[in-house]
Amino acid sequence: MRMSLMRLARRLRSEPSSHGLSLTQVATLATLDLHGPLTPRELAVREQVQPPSMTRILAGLEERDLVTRTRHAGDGRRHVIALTEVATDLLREDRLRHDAWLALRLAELTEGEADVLRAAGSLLDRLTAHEAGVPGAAQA
Amino acid sequence: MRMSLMRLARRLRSEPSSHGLSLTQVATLATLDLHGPLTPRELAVREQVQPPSMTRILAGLEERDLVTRTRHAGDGRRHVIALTEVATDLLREDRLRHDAWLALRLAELTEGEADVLRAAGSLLDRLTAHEAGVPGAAQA
DNA sequence: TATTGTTATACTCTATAACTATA
DNA sequence: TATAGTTATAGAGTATAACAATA
Repeated sequence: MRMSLMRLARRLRSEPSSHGLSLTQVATLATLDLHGPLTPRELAVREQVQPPSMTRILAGLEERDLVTRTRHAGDGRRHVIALTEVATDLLREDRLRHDAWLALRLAELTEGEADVLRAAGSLLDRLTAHEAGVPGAAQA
Repeated sequence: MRMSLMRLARRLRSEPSSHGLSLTQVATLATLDLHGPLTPRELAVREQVQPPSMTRILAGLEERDLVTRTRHAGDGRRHVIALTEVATDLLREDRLRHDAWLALRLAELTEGEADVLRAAGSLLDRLTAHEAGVPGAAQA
């Protein structure tokens, strides 16, 4: 099934995203939405990218005023990344739009099959989170 | 769940592949294994990439003697791509190796959860195949 | 000396546009 | 004129290595 996954991943990546953000950028926003403010390193671990990649991802988000960056209180090396109101609005809108796309696809499935996919979502997260050493990762 | 998919896709892409082939290359080999000889265009449609991308994918496979290229009998414009014996050996070996990796992960799941994933595999294929207009695509 | 984060650089994969050849 | 395939080129996303600042 990994071939299926790659094909689906390509499809999702090329899905028209009205806001012009990459999927990893949206995923990063979603993670912040779920867990609250985090440091770049924590985000890199959770999104399973290297720190320099997260730097670039955050630069793009900051440029669009989707995240704010503040100094960590007790440790001057760390930055704390938080969502702006614009970002939470975008996430809500994005979810609605995507739900519409998914709904179209899921309409072709039976009830039971849809349940299978929903269940698979959380399982996939448990599998990937396991190796990254993130205990409480949840599904988006 | 699309965030989970992207993370898993990144993970799979970066999985150590002893043979040095990209996942799309392996997927192309698997498709040839499943459907028999096909033309570059047919492969591009099934793998959901553009023809020039398939050209490059095939170039890499040809270089490693994993596929052969012959002229189509009735139409001189077309090429017919077929697997070599080396490729079928590699596929078998790859499957074993990957099964081992998957087995480790699946060991963390219950029986029912594993069934969910297996079922999801074929569903994902039906979803992606639908949009690409490939009627009889199967899971790998 | 170790850690957080960034900058500089390069690589992989894929795409679009333009070209060649066969039909 | 239309189609199969290729070549040329560009862009997105990520990685590694080297560096700056703070602990």
